[in-house]
Amino acid sequence: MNELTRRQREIFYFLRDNYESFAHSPTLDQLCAALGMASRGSMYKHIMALIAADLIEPFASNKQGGIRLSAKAQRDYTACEHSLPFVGKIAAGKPIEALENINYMPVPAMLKSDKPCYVLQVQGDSMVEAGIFDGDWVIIEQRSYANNGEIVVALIEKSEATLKYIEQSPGKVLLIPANANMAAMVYCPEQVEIQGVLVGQMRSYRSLLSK
Amino acid sequence: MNELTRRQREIFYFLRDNYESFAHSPTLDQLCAALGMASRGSMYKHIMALIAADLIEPFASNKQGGIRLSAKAQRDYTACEHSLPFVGKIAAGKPIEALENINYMPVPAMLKSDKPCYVLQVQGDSMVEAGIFDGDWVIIEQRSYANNGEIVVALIEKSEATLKYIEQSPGKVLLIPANANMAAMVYCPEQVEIQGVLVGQMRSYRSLLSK
DNA sequence: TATTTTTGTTCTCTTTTTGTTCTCGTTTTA
DNA sequence: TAAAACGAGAACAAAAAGAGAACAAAAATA
Repeated sequence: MNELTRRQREIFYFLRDNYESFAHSPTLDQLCAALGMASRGSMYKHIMALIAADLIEPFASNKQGGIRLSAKAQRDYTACEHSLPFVGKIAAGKPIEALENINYMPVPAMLKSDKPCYVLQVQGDSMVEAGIFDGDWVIIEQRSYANNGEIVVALIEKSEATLKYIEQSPGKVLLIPANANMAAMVYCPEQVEIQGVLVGQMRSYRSLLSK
Repeated sequence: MNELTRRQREIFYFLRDNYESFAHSPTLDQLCAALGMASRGSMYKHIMALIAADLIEPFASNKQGGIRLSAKAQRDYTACEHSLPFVGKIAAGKPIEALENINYMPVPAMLKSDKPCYVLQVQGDSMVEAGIFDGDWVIIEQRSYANNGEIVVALIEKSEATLKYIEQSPGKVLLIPANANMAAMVYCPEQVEIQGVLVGQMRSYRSLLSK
């Protein structure tokens, strides 16, 4: 983001902010129309500068691939300013304790995924060996499926919510704590509903001191 | 901030409050319009004074780059609830590896203190049992003293930086890892310089997936 | 399949914007 | 009263922005 001119930055932020409104990715002409320009050639020049700055994915020459943000741009410049809802607390063996007033907290882009996410506060020590302590905040990507080995928010029997490693095999779901004192639990797939997958985590040491 | 004239201070605060993000950094003319001035040349003079005071990033001569706050200005004069500087990486046994381009990352207010803070990325496993893993980000409060039991950034012999528990007694400083495989180190107070105290921590699980 | 339209790409040319440097008058401050 | 701060405005060069034409490949259409 170093050597960009103002117009280039303007166009980049426009792309970032209106990305969804272009069903997939805009053409140069569409961009011109959207930004009130008449010359495709001029727009082309700007886009090339953004590609050189690694903010837009380069597309094959003369292939109508489309203009999309680069991985770097998505990591560094999207949703940075946005906040995630702090939904409540999660403790093994209880339903998620929802808050009445949902607070939003700013979260660094790198701690979340590009899918919708929310924040929970962990209660209990079932994941200590995974470095998740009592009182930590976890960022959860809202998702109803998971890969084996991921840490998930699982709803058991529609009543208990818990944060555990998951291992799925046909007809069986294992929810595994990261704590030598606790045993893994075995369920049928019908008993377990995946509500999200862990993508980030935060801890404050201030609260420890004030205790 | 002392030797600035009143108008210069006014302009600086205006910039800080309205253009903290580089995204829409103004031109001299835009600044004039916003502040009710008519002469670009006069505004130029003020901006040059702010650059000399290291409050605004100097820009290449005659390049239309953009007016943006300097690192110093962001550190000292922007509201702390926004962003913290990501300074570099810390690995036991090495000096802090500073980055060329300091990035600022938004950090939830609860992860930091009301004193100046910065962010480091941890390398190594010396604090795993404290739930601080390789690759985690830690938020450090800039401070030259610590209480026993706190986790500190310590500079040893002016050459090695490390993140450890600290225990101080008269004539002796203990730096204690949180890893059963590593031993505590004993130093004289003169050998150890405290550079900051751990107040927050963050982890991304996305990067693990992409590995 | 043949033809038309769209789209990326490369040019050249003109206009506008911007930083920069001056000079000169006015206001504020010591 | 003198110096410092402030501001207006002219002038200039370089950079940036934009228009528009032309062309080939791709996509869409008949």
